[in-house]
Amino acid sequence: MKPEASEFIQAVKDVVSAIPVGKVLTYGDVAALIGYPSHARMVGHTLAAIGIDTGVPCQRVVNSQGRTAPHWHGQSAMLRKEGVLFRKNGLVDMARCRWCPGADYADLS
DNA sequence: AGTTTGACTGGAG
DNA sequence: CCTCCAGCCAAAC
Repeated sequence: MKPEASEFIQAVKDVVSAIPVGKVLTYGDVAALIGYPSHARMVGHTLAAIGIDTGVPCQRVVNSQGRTAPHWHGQSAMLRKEGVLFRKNGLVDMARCRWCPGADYADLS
């Protein structure tokens, strides 16, 4: 097992697990946050390898269009249940639900 | 080691 | 909203 691979997986899990309920992130965002801005595809592949069974809310990760994963059943239903807003076309409302790390405590005022 | 595929992205048609 | 294309990079074949 490559140590670097597990580090990448761990980083993905760490970031995704930190996403609050009702918020989402794009594959590109996750990739950039962990230091690999051009590895968006690997993030998706890694999430598939991790699986939702590991306790990681991978359903909160969608593509840049706000589109849910093409090979997933009930992801959009899950997100909606968690409070994520959806547009009429079935896409996630990125303008409202895109999570910005560090900016979530802006309501502290 | 070369080719194909994909839970990506962004733009063009 | 749809498909197609070019760029991107890792995994699978």
